[in-house]
Formats: sequence, C-alpha cells, structure tokens
Amino acid sequence: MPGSPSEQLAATPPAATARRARISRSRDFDAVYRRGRSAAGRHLVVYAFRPDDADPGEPARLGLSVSRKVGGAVERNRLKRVLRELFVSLDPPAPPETDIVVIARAGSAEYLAERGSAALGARLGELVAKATGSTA
RNA sequence: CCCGCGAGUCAGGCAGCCGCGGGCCGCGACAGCGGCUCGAGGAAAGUCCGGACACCACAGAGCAGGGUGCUGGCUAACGGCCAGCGGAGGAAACUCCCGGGAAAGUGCCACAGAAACGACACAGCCACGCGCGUGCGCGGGGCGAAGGUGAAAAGGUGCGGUAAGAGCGCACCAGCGGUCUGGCGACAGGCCGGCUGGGCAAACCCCACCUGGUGCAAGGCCAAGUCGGGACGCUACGGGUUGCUCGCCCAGUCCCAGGUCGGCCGCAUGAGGCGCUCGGCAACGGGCGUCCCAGAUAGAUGGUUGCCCUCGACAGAAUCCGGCUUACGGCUCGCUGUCCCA
RNA sequence: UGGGGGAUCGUCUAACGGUAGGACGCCGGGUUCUGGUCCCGGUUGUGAGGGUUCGAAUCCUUCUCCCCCAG
Repeated sequence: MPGSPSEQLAATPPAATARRARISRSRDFDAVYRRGRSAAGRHLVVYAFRPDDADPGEPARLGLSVSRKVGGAVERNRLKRVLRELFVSLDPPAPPETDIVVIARAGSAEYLAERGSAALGARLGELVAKATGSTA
C-alpha cells in the first residue's frame, strides 16, 4: 500500500458529502445525543461524540437535523447542502473518528440568505471546535 | 396607446474547476477505482375527489350510512373535461352557477304585521231590513286583497265594468295545463284552454345513479432477538363477520412484564412522452413512426470563478396515474372598446 | 409520506339558522384617609375568502394556522 497511487487519493480532503461519511442510523444519532458533548449558537447546535468502535483513520462523520421549523423543503434542502459543503472545507478540519451532528435552528435559513455562506461557515467552525475541543 | 377578456408557452444562459445519486461496461479478493450515460415541477404543494396496485373481510340477503344531482357526449374512473340548455353579471370580448322533486309526508319562516298557509277570524267597503239620538247601532247577506308591516301577502299594469267590487271581461306580460313544430335531449317557438301562485330541500326527506374496509409505514421475504409471571373461569359468558339484524363460523378470557430500531423486494415501460395522419365543433379516440425519460432511504442538482442579459417568481419527487384547488415571474398570439383624450 | 381532529374577547368556555353571552383578566369611574372587597361602565374582524338563505358563529365550498396518530 504505501507508495502506491492510492496514497495520493487518500490525501484529498475527506468527502463528507459522500454517503459513507454521513450518520444515517437512528442508533448512531441517539448515541451522539446521549453521550456526546454539545455547543450551541444562535442558529446552530453541534453535538460531537467519539464512538468506541470507530475505524482508525476514519474521517469525521456528519449528521444533519433540519426540522420543518426552519422552512419549506427547498430551504431545508439548500441549508443541508450548504452545511455539508462547509463541513468539508472547515479550516481546522474536524478531528477524525468523530461523529458530529449539526442541528439547524429556526432562522438559520434567513441567516444564510442575509449573511452568506461564509458567515455560516465561521459559526459552524467555532461550534465544532468548541464541541470537540477536549476530546482532540 | 391604454384598460379589459381568452388561449398557449418558458421556467436565466454559456464556460472552467471541485463535488452528489442511479444505470451500464471494464478492473479488482473486498473496500473501491475508471469510462460512458441519465438525474425534480407546472404546480413535484394542499391532500379535495377518482382510479391502478396490495392486503384484509365476504355462503348470502336486507336495512342503515356515505356520495353525486339541467341535457348530450368523453373517460379506466371521477365531485373532472368538452359541447349545449336555462339563469345571473358585464357596454362588449367573455365569465360565473351543487342548476332534480315543495298537488308523498314532517319541520321551520325570528321581529314587524289583521294574517306567514287554513283564506278563517280582525279591520274595512256596499246596498237591503229594523231601531233611534240622522249617522251610528243591530241583523242576515254581497265583496275583494284594498289595511301601515315584511325578504316574502293569493298573478302584474292599463282600460272597461259594478250598489260596492273582483280575471268578472278585454289587451300586453308572468305562471299553469293541453297540443303542434324543431331538436337524441335539456329546451325553444306557435296555437288553444281555463283562470291561476306561498318560500326554504347547501332543513329532515323523496326519486335516480354510484358505493366493502384499510392503505406502499399496503404487502412479501431474509437476518437478528424475546418467548417470563399473575388473575378469573368451566360453558354461562365471550370472540369474528370493522355499523345493525337474520344467518353462519371460532373456540378459554383478561392483566402485567419483555422483544420488535438491520436488510432485500414491492420500485418505475406507463390508461407513457413526442411527431405525422384520420374521425369529431370539441373533450377525446383510431392508425403509423419514434423515444426510454429521477428512483433516493437522515433522503441526491450544490460550491466556486468568469462573461452576458431584463439581475431570475412560486417552489423540491418518495408507490404510480387522471383531475380539482391554491401560490407565482415573464413571453407570444387572438379578441373587445362604454365613458374620457388625441 | 399517509391518516385523523380543531380554531368564538387578552385566557377559559356558551349560543333551535333570527340582538354573539358568561367567568377570570385588563382599563376608566364611584365608595375609602389609602389599598383590598364591593358597585357602574368599557374592552369583539366568531381564523380568511366565496356561496346557499330574507337573514350564517351555525349549512356548503376553497384556503391558512395549530394539534394528534402510524417508524
């Protein structure tokens, strides 16, 4: 394996937009909520949890929760897409082998529309750092 | 030009980089990688109707319940659509209407009003008879809708007629019945007759037609896992027939505790789209050709950069399809023109 | 996604198709030296639009919002 071209592929940023890097089981969501650490902002809430059975070297997985209070289907889909994109390009990336759940609160769609994705990305970065700070 | 009316159509575009989901092909032991290709809407929305599909129920019959409601057609079906009829609105283009039955029965019609359906009483008009205080009372008669009201009052208006009056007579109008003509029909028109109605059925209801229930979290399969305790009972009771009755069938019943969070199928070729053509006023149907056109499962279309323009509305598939309704930006075509201005 | 229920004053609730009431707020006035109690008065788009009817909170229809159930 070492020295092979696949090493260059692994060097590319972890694609949290891929389905492998997402939390999909309700069991996993429950674990993050119950046993993880949380950090809350005005528009977002971030939960972080490092599962015991995580594969070594596995990049951080992302789970999103955007309820109907945020807006209609178009707004919520757009918000989820933007949040996934922002999560991948976090400047200090999220620590590996960690499950992170981001909850969008009511008003976050308006925040995105008025302040832009860069502002939302900054808020996301702050909260992720705060929630994962001691475990890293 | 500008108002208005109707129909149709589009849903920012192009390019670079980084990404996401499905299918096919290739490589690979797996994870995966590479190539090609496809990837939201006219409303995907609301879930208001109708069907397909699936399971459950059903020997069967009846009742109940629910829905629809002018006519003819279209459709798999519909509460939808098309063409008409009648009515309503508008100056017009045109638009809108749950639009059967009130001589089958029941009910309601507040307030006001003499009276709200029985045309009786009340009030009133008119001659006649009797009485007296001479314009009133009494009596038996004639009379109609005149009497404030009210949403609605026993056809309306006019003329004649009379003691007073009245469809009592006449003309026109409205309604009813009969008949003729046209139309498949709703209905329209003509003639004749008699002389005439309460209203409300989106009140109960009657009539005609339709109607089993539940919904893809339907349903099928695989994997995993729990399978423990208590009470009452001995055919009385109970359960099923998802509202009831007849009928039929099943057999112990109830309570507590525990398990069920994974995956595969269903799942996308369909009452399908487009083009031409034929029938039809049209909705729609027939024929031929051609295309394959999302299929996720915490749920896919984004990020970024550049250019252009009018600076981009409403809005995101979740079993599928046909409608309805609601939200909304632009463009094209056709049609109307009362008043005002040129 | 599918299925079901609801909306009346600031809050809780009534109302055969015929004037929208009650209780608790709240506001103003009176009584009291002051406050409370008590008395009087006020506070109203029946969620919105359209229709049936002489007349609609009520009947029909379209929409908006809220709540519940099914993993």
